[in-house]
Amino acid sequence: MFQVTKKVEYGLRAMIILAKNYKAKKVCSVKFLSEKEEMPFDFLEKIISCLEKSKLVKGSKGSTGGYLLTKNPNKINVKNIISSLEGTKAMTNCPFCPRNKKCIAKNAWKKIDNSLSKTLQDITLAQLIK
Amino acid sequence: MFQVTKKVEYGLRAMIILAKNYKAKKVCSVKFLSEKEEMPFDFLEKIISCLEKSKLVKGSKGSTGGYLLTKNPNKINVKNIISSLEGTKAMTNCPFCPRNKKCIAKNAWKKIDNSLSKTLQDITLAQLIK
DNA sequence: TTAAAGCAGACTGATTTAGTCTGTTTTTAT
DNA sequence: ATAAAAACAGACTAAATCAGTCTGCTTTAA
Repeated sequence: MFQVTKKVEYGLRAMIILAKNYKAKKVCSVKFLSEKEEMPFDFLEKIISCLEKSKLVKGSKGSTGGYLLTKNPNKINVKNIISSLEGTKAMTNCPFCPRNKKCIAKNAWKKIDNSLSKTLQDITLAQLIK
Repeated sequence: MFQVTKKVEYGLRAMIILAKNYKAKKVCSVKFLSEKEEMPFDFLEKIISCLEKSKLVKGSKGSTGGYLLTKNPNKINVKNIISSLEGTKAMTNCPFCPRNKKCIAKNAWKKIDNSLSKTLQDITLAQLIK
């Protein structure tokens, strides 16, 4: 089946910790996150950077700095996180394939992609932390 | 989002053709399949070989040989096809990770994997060809 | 002013992908 | 009988992606 990348795996772990600290508004540094879940610091920095660019988290600098979710965990779903980290491209390059018009599977992938997207959208961070 | 491999992409294309020829019991050679959908012959041979090992198709040798689905298209779903080609491993290596007990995401991936599996199981070849 | 944090980008070894190539076996048509 | 056409098997490879690492800069609170 689909193997998820380490990027996504670590990213979700970090987001779950941030979700648990959302109510108390406790900022979490990358150091804290990486130690708590034993994830490589340098790599995690880059991952969080992606999540920040898509405005799922917000960082604050300085010695008491760290990251916070930008919104309630029930407003962030797994599709948001994966899209942020892996980009928003479709499952196949079908739409850009020169023989798309003739392709026997052109509608199949549309259906499959839509179903999977819907499924991932229905799973929120809030559900995952309770 | 999830990028599907060429292996799966070609595999599904081939399976859709086979599904359309199922009622008439028309065998399709790899040559026929690869020319019809412009897929690399040698690569497709390997792909079909996987599908045969998981008993989704059955080959017959000789100069009129080729492949047939082993069962009705409404009995074959997209998960069957992807599992056959990509293996049946889970989305993450979580279950085999030494720190699984402590891992904050251990149940999250179980939930996500289950939801996606169910979604892919609900899409059959029969649906895709009508 | 210095330490701790965020932020940015170049670099790299290892693995996976997407095939290709060569060769064998089986079966049908001539 | 034999040639042709198909399945079947496995070794090999260039290119791309993955999973980080490393270096260095900027911002901010103590």
